[in-house]
Amino acid sequence: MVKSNDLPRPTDAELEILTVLWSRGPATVREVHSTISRRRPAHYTTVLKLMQIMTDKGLVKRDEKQRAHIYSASRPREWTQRQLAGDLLERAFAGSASSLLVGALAARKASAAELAELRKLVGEYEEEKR
Amino acid sequence: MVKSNDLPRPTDAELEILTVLWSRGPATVREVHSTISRRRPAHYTTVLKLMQIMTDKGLVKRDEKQRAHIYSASRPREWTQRQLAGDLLERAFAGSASSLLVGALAARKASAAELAELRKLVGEYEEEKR
DNA sequence: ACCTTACTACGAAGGTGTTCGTTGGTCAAG
DNA sequence: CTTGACCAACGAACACCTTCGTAGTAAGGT
Repeated sequence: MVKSNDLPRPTDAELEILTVLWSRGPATVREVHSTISRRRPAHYTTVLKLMQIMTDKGLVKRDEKQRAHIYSASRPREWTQRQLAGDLLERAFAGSASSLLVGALAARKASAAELAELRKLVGEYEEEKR
Repeated sequence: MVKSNDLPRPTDAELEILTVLWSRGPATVREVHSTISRRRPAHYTTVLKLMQIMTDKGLVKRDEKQRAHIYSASRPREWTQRQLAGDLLERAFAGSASSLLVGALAARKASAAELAELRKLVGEYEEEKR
């Protein structure tokens, strides 16, 4: 058996499900579905099918010991966020983190607290560099 | 005629073409193709087909006055980058710009110059805020 | 034992993304 | 006039994404 370390980039619908699993922790299809359908109409079997496919892809893990299987994200939120940010960084921003930040801030004005957070972040990275 | 202001999110292949158009300026299919095929094998007609579809979607504009049509991106690089960054920000980072930056920096270590750039950027935004 | 409920599994359908081969048109050189 | 180079257009094929309906099964109550 081959233990491959990289996963396919999650699609839009898959990412929505991962988001639920990350914030709620391991959950059944029903729990994920009810969380999602609070925001938008969604059929139970559609969510189920997606989660089955995600299991095949390795995006989630499934515990089948109970009748209602329990799913969990196979990678922590930060890991996947790193993949996604890195991917977009290369594909659309030629690797320039500052261009990416410009885009993000232009799209969604940050609060003062957010800016302070950013400042601290950059400071920490500069610290490491030295 | 309806002048809609928003465009579909470009797909991976489409984004690659836009990247070429942004850096070279208006260009023919042949020019785009030869630029792309310097990096990876690509059929001329595949690039052509994609650019035709992008014309339908409004992602690029086409000048047909010459026999070899001249294509140009219908939105400047910054506009599209803003869309993409904003989209990912909402879908994967719950709107947190600092989380996005953490992901980007983790994926691709920034140089000292890059960090200085980031620091300046945040400073300017904080300036505006006040 | 029977019915209801709550699951999983599965397949089909419709849409989209990407690739590739073929066709037909224009132009200039021979 | 014919040939070859270069171009746009188009359709077919294939894979992937997403949705939805249906079938089968385990569990619990009556």
